[in-house]
This record gives sequence, structure tokens and C-alpha cells, in this order.
Amino acid sequence: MRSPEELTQVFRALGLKITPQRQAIFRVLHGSTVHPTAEAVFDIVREEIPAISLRTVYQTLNDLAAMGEIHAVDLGTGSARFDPHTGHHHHLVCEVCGRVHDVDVELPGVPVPDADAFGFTVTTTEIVFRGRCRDCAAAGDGAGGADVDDRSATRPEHDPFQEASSA
Amino acid sequence: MRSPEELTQVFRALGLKITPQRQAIFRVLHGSTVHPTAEAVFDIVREEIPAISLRTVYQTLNDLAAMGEIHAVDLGTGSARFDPHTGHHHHLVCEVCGRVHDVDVELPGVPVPDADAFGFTVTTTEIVFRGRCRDCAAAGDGAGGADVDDRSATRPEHDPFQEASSA
DNA sequence: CACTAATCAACAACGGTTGCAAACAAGCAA
DNA sequence: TTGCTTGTTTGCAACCGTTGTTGATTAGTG
Repeated sequence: MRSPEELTQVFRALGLKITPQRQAIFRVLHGSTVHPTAEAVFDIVREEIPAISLRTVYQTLNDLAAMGEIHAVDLGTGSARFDPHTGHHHHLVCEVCGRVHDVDVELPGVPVPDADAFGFTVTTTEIVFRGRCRDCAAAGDGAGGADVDDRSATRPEHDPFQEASSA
Repeated sequence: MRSPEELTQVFRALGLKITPQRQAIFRVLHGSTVHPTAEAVFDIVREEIPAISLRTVYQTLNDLAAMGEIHAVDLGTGSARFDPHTGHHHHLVCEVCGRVHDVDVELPGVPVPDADAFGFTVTTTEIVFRGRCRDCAAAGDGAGGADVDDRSATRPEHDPFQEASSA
């Protein structure tokens, strides 16, 4: 995605208003590399704008996605995650804590023989590497031990395997 | 997955009861190559056992998945799909109708340089090829033609992925 | 300043999935 | 065959993430 400043320009150009809520969301996304969920963005923005509503976050996230500034990715972690890195890349997904990392490596074009046979037109190839992140691997059983320090911009809010509510 | 007969043995050996519901589900899965959703399985089984509950289908599907007889895959099509093909393979996913097809091609072990950097331990590599199936590619634009209710999972006559086979 | 978009709030609703308690039936033994 | 035990099924409500609604209020923007 573009910088908050550039996005501001873009929004203006589109006749959209630049609200503090939107700007805060821009900033959160721009500084994030952890594919936050809408809730995660919400939690962070709320530190700055306590009154912001989750609706607004979803709304803005969807707008940005529609504009192609971010990508909504569903990696089976329970909720959609938003990725400001819109280039072609892949993902590492921790099966324990749900954290996601980008994989920028250029992978060899994979031939898809079956595609032709079925008249399938392939437009995108996503590779999802599932496994365990360092923390969860270290914690062995992946239980409560792994206290992430890697979450630069997001909080490990949703642990698909150990949902504890606390909302 | 194993045949309905073998599964029956397995279930018995585990002290689990063989109910008509379960057997029907075994049969549906065994004859399917379309990665049906729970609802799809439900709809088919219902033709035979009208009184079966969706709950039972989910229950059995989860049991089978826990036993490793089938795999639950989340390809971002809105609901989980169940795949009796448990070998290592990948998927072609139609972004329009949500249909899924296996890709048995053996892909070279993809190196994941970033994984090391993050201390990530990769356990599985899934590749998802997204695009359009023949029907949707053909009728795709504006036509609204490929109506495709991906819940059917049967309907061999209509399934472009099902050249032949299926029960 | 006025116009209008954007936000908020407080829901309800939705689809997919699961928890729960009660009714039920498979399997086994007598 | 009958009876019993225990796993199963069922129906329904609840849950979660997300979207919709409506109306009132706020506040960007020209």
C-alpha cells in the first residue's frame, strides 16, 4: 500500500474525506507487517481514537481493499487478515498462533498440467507454508508459553487453537 | 480415505457404532472428488436419510478428519471443504463458483528462505491456484450463466471437473 | 458557511459451525 | 428375543466474524 500521505491524496482525489479515523487506520496498516485482522487494527486504532467503531474499521479496510491498496487474505485462521503488501508473494502461517509472515521469495513458476485438462484458467498462485513460528516451536506444545515479541503492530489476539475470549 | 467397508471396520475396531447416517456419509465422501462442503454432503445424504441432521454430518466429518481419513480444507470459499484425497496434493479453486479440483502434480520442494530467518518450521506447503473453471470462464462475463450451486457436490453430468467417475 | 460525506451507536441478522441436553439406537450379553 | 449400556443423533440455541440498518451527529471540504 501507499504511504498514509499518498493515500490521503488518493482519497481526496476521489472525493473521499480525510477523517482522523481513516488516517489512523492508514498509519496502522502502513506500519504493519503482520497481516492484522480487522479486530487487531481496531484495537490499535482505539488507543488513539477510543471512540472509533469497529464498523468504521471494517468499512475503511474494505474500501482500501476495493481500491487495491491492501489485500484481504483468508488463510484459514478464523478471520480475514489485511495485507498492505500487495505485491506477489506468499505466506508462512503459524498453525498454532495464527501469525502470518510474508515470503517474498520468487518461486519457480509452477506448471499446472491439470489446469489445461479441465479448461481451468489460472490467474493467481498462492503458496501457503504452514508450520510453527519460532515462538510456538520453542514452546513445544505451543500452549501458552509463546509470548510473542514479534508483533510489531498487532497483538496476537486470535489464537485459533486456544480461543479464550477476553474481549 | 478408505472405502466405506474399511471405514466400517475401523470404526468398529475403535468401539464406534456403525449407524446408517455414518455409512451414508462414508459413501458420499468415497464417491466424491469435488471437495464437498458439509452442507453439500448433508444435501446428498438427505436424499437417502431425510431425517439426518446437519449436526450429525458435521460430527462425522470432524471425526473422519480427526482420524485422518479425510482432510478439512479451507480455501477461502466461505466454508470448509472436505477432501477424501489425503495424499499430498494441491488445489485449483474457481474464484467464481468456488469449485475445487485436485492437482496431483508433484511440485519440487519449494525452498523457503524466509522460514529460516523467522525460525519458522514448515510442516506443509499448500499451493492454491485460483482462477476460473471452464464453465465460469466461458459464461463468466455478465452472462451469469455458470449458475453452479457448489453445494451439490454431485451432479456428475454437470460437473466440468468430473469428466467421468463419481458414483 | 453550507453541503454532504462519514461516523457512531445500538442493535439485528447472516452463514458456517459448534455446544448442549434429551431422545434414541447399535451392539452385546443373557 | 429382551434388556441394557453407551455411543449417536437430533434440534435448537449460541457463537464468531462480518455486514446491514437507521437516524442523529460530527466534521471535512469547497
